[in-house]
Amino acid sequence: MIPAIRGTHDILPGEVERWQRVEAVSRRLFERYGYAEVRTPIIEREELFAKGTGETTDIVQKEMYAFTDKGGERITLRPEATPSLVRAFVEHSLEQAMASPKIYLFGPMFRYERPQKGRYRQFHQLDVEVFGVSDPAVDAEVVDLAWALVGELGIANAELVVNSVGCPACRPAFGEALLKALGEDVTRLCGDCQRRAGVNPLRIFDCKVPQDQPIIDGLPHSVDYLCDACRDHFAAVERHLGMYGIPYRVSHRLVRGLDYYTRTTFEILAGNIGAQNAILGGGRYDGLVKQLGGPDRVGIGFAAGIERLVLAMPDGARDDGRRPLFVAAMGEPARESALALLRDLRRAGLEAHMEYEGRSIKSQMKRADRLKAAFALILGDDELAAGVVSVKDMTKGGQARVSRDAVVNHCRALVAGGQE
RNA sequence: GUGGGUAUAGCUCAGUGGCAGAGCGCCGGACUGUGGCUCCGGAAGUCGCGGGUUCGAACCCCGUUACCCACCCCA
Repeated sequence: MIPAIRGTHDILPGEVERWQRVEAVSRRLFERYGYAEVRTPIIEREELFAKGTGETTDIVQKEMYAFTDKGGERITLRPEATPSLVRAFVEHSLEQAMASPKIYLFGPMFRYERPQKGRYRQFHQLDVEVFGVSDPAVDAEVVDLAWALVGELGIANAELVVNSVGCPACRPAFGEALLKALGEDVTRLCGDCQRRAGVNPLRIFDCKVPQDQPIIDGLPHSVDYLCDACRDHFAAVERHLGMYGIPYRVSHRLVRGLDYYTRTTFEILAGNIGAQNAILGGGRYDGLVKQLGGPDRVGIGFAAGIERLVLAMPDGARDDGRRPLFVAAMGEPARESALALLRDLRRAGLEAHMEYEGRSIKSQMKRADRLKAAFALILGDDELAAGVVSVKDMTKGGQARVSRDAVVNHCRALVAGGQE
């Protein structure tokens, strides 16, 4: 056997229905909020993420599936969606081509990480982005959309966390304030935190080591170091969220791992899905479009992990509700006739199955039962001679003979009746 | 990259040195043209892989791989 690649998974019948539900619910919702779908390639230039996601991030430093192709280009499988969507926005001048540049994407992402619950090497995200609107009302609208998505999927125990990480004007001062407040205490933090202090001090807030918490609790908060413009913006976002009645918590410890975030950041956490409990995360990235060579346009969006949404969704009924028809045949002449009937049923828009190998009528009926067939259409020598089909109601047990010419319409009526 | 756990039939698992097992599922029969319930029978295994100890290893030892969980990171 040749097994699947580590950290990748087949999504099989029984589970795929949950994925289809996520897709259907989110597409419907995104379109209600005015978004249009965009599909971008899975491979991109490595440079796009080095510049976009950020050279200092773990994603770029050690998690990308990057390689040199036969033409000598540095290529990578995309580790996240936002830089690709920014690239598409710039490359196709979407701000002029679209009446309103609000786009969404659904697809696989790749990161070379150690797999665990809710974390895979090929995983799937749905991602939305809005370009060119700096008004805080849009921040709140995007958060509202995220919250609505989680709600429509029936995910209970979800928690919305919001923060502001400032902008290039005020964030450096906050970083310095952090390091100054830490002072000598840096040496008493865990090894990871000491490393973070050098690379990205804000990430110290992510630490879960119990011994570090007293020190971290004493550190300054980013919201207290915002410039006037960022402070006003965040206050307006909070006002809108309050107006929408969305329950949220402001956490100064919400610092996201991607370099491009500015001002508003948010996450939705789910309970009971393991340690990887962030099912959705996003924020504003006002400098990214320009950073990637486009016009100076702001942006905001979020990404949700489909695997994690599916984990967090309540267990639906396992029954998919399909009640097909089953054609059973006895003898070679009847089999020929049954094949034609099978095709006619399908042409008429009905789901129909048949046992292709010449098994006993008993095992054919067994198969019909397993398929949860609503009706079995039985064809034997008797039926053939009389020009009829025996139609057995698998639920009630009754059986009636219907003429071959009328049986397709008869079945269509039966199935339509059963769906009421 | 680090740590812990696990690996036996399609699935879930029992078996701790002496014949490879159960439940569910699958196939067939009881019922020769009728499913579900019941009963009977059957098929199905590289006991993850490699080495070692032993008269004898699914079981003990060493190594290795994969999976799961956690750290890290993040959706």
